[in-house]
Amino acid sequence: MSVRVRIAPSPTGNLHVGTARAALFNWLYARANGGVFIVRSDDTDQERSTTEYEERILESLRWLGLDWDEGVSVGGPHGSYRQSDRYDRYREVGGQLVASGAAYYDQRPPDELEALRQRAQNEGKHPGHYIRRPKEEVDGGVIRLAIPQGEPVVFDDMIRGTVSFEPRDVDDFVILRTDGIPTYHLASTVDDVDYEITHVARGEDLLPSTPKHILITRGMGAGEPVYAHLPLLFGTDGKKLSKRHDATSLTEFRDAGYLPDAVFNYLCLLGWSVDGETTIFTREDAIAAFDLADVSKNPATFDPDKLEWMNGEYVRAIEPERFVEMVVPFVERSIGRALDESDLARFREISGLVQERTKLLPEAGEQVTFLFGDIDEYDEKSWEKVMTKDGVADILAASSDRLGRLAQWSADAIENELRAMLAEMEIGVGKGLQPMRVAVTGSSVSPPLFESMAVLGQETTVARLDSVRSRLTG
RNA sequence: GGUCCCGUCGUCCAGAGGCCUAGGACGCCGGCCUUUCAAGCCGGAAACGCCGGUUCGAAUCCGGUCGGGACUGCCA
Repeated sequence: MSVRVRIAPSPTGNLHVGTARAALFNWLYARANGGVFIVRSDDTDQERSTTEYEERILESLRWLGLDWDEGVSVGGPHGSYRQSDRYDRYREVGGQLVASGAAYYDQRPPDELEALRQRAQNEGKHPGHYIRRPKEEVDGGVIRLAIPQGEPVVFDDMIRGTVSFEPRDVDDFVILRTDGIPTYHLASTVDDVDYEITHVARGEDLLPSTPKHILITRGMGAGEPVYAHLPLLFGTDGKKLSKRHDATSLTEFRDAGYLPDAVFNYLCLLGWSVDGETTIFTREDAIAAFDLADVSKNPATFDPDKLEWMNGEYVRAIEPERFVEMVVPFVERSIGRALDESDLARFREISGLVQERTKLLPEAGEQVTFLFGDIDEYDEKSWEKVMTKDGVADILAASSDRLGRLAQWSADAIENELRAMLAEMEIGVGKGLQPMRVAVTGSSVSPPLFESMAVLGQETTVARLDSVRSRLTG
C-alpha cells in the first residue's frame, strides 16, 4: 500500500514552528517513499478559525518549500479538505456509533458527571461506569464514546515503540457536541479513515489521545494507521515553545530575514540527523536519508543561535547577483527610499563584502546605509571609543588632504596612499584607520574601509573626513 | 493526584554490548589571519542523572530511583 500522510493545522493563527516541523517530517516521509502528502484544514473551532489564517498557513508551507499532492487549495478526490464542509459526515458516523452501541447520548451537567466519575474511581471502576446510559433513554445532548472494557489498547509507534493504555484510564470522551459540531477526536479520526491515511506522524502531545482515535477507528470498522509521535519542541527557557518568549511562527522568521532553505535544514535537525556528522544538507539529501523510524524520542530545544549561524552559511552560499536581488528591499527599507540604477551599481561593487558579513538579510541593509545618504548621527559607542583619542583630528586632516589630491580613485590606490601616510606619521594601521572609518561610515564596524571609500566616491569621502575634523577642532 | 512519554557536553544530533581514553555541530574560551566587524584556520573546556542487576565486558540490556515533559475540556 502506498504511503499517504497528512498535516492538519487549525487555522487559528500563523503556522507554528512545531506544526511546521511536523509538516516537514510528513513531507519528507512521503517524498522518501513515493507517497502522497496531504494538507487538511482542521477548522472545527468555529470561534477562532479564519480563512485568512488558512491562507497564511498555506503560504508558509509553500515558503518552506513543501508542496502537497492533495488537500486545501489543490483539491483531490475528497473535496475541499476542510472539516467545516464535512459536518454531515461526522454526524453520520456519530449516529452509526450510537446505533452499534459504541457510543451513547448524554445530556447531564458537568458537575453531575464529575461526581459520578469520582464515585466510579473510588470504587475502582471505569470512570464511565455510572455515566453510561442505554441509547433509548436520552435524546439530544452530546455523544460520548463508550470505552470498551477489557483488553488494553496497544499499538506500535514508529518512534516510541510499543505503547499501551488500560481502558479504565480512558474517559468516555465527547465526540459530538450539543450543537452537532464534532470534536477534534472524531473529525480528525474520521478524516484519517476516509482519506486512507497510512501513517499519522504528529506531536507527542497527542500520544495520550491515540487510544481514543484507535477506538473510533475500530468503531468505524476500519484498520488503524501506523502512528509516529514526534518529540515536542521547547523554547530556550526549557519550557514549551511559547509566543511570549520565542519567535514561534514561520512568518516571523521570514520577516526577520531567514532563508527558507536554512529554516528547512535547521528544522530537520530538531529530532533527526542525516548521519550524526553532516550539518548542512539539501532537501534531496534529506529525502534520501529520511525515515520516521529514525526520529529521536527526546524533546528538542529550539536554539535561535544555531539557526542564525546556519542562515549565515546559506547567505554566503547565495549566488552574488541573487544576493543583490534579495537584499535590495532590505536596503531600501534601511535608507527609506528606493534605489535607482546608479545606487544599484554602487551597491553591486560592495555587495560581495557585505554578503560575507550577513547572517540575516536586514543586516545587509544596515551595513550600507552610509553609502546612500548623509550620516545623520554617528554611533555613540564608536565615537566615544575612537574619536575622543588624541591625534584624531590630525589623522583626519591629513587623510582628507591626501585623499583629496589622489589622482586615481580606487580601493588599491586609497590603500597605498593611506598606508604610506600612516607610516610617515608613525601611526599603527589599526589605530589610524578607525577614525576614518567612523567619519566615513558612521560606525567603528563597517565593511572594509578602502572599498567603502572607493564606492562612496572621492568627493563625499573627503567631505565626511573634513566635516568630522572641523567638528572635533571646534 | 492519575495515566503516558522522555533522560549522552549549556543546546541539537551520533552512538543499536567490546571500534568510546564517547564523535560532529551551535554556543563559549584561547590563538592565528587581519584596516574594524565578520568569514576562515588551529587549539581548549564541556556529557553517558543516580543505584543495583545481567555479562569476561554496558552509554548501549533489565529493574528501581530521581528528574523533566505531555495529557487529564462540549480547544485542537
